[in-house]
Amino acid sequence: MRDIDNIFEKIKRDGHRLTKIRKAMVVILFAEKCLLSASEIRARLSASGLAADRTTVYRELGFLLEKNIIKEIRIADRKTYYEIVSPEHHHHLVCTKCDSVQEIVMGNHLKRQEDRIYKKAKFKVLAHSLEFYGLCRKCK
Amino acid sequence: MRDIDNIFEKIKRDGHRLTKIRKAMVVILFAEKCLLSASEIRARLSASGLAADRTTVYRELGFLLEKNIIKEIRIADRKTYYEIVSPEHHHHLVCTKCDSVQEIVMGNHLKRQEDRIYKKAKFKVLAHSLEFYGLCRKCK
DNA sequence: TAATTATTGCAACATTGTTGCAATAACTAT
DNA sequence: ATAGTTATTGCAACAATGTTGCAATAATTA
Repeated sequence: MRDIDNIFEKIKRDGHRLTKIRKAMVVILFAEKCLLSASEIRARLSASGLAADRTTVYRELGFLLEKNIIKEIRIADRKTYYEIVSPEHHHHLVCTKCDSVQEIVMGNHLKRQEDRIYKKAKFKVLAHSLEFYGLCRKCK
Repeated sequence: MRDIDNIFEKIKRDGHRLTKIRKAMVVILFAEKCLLSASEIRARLSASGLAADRTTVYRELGFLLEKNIIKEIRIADRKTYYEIVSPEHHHHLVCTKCDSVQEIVMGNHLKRQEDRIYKKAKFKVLAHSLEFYGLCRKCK
C-alpha cells in the first residue's frame, strides 16, 4: 500500500470524511517536494478544478496539522509553509537569491545539544526548527 | 561608550537622521531581553508618549533590518519578532505552554554541519535559524 | 535661522487568518 | 439505492499584519 493510502486510511479510521478537497490537499502536499503556502495550495486546488474557499483551506490545514499529517514551517520571507510529515527528519536549505528550497538530512545531530539544554537550563526540548539560508548551487 | 551609542553613531555616520521614534525604537529593542513583535513595539512607543503610526513602525523595522541593527525571528506561533543583533550568536528556547522565551548560547556548533552541507550539496550557508520548542523549567 | 530632504502620518489597499451560521455532501444504516 | 446524520463547506464579516503613494513635518546642514 502506498504511503498516501495510509494517510487516507488513518483519516477514515478516525471517523473523518474523505472529501474531495481534503483528498486533493493531501495529494498536492504529498506530491510536492518543497514547501507550499496556504495560498499556493489553494491555487493548485483551483488549477485542478476544485475551487475551495480560503476558509476551507485554512480549516483543512488545521485539521491536517492536528492529525500530524502535515507540519508547519515558517521561513524568513514572511510566509508560512506546510509540508507532509515524512518519517525522515530533515531540515531546509533556503536560497536567498532564487527562493528555491531543498531538503537536507542531518542525522540526530541536535540530540546531544538538547540533552545539554536540559542539564543546563532545565528546559525540556520537544521539537526544534532549523533552517539554513544561503546560496544554492546555481546562484552561488 | 555604551553599545547603544555605537548604534546611534553608526546611524548618523551613514547620513541618517536620529529621530525620536527611531531612537526610542532602538532603546526599546535594546532594553528588551526577549523578542518583540511590531505591535508590541508600537504599544511601548505609545506607552512612552510617542504615538507612532503602524506604517512608521514597519518602515523603521525595515530600516533597522537593512542596517543590520536588528534581526527578524519567526517562531511557530504565527508571529514575527525582532531583536537587537548582539555580538553573541544565540538561539531561543520557546516554551509552548507559557510562551516564555529564553536565549541559549551554543558555541559555533553548526559550523561543521555547514561545511558538510557545502561539500555535499554545494549550498553555501550564510545564515541559519534554530529555535527549540518545549517546556521551560516552570512548566515542565 | 532658513533650506534641504529624510522621515512621518494618513488613507487606502493587499494578504493572511479566524468566526458564526446556514447549506451541502460524505458516510452510515436501512 | 435511499434517507438520515452530521462533518465539512461556503459565505459574510471581521481582525491583524504589512505595504504603497503622497503631502506634511521635523532633523540636520549651511
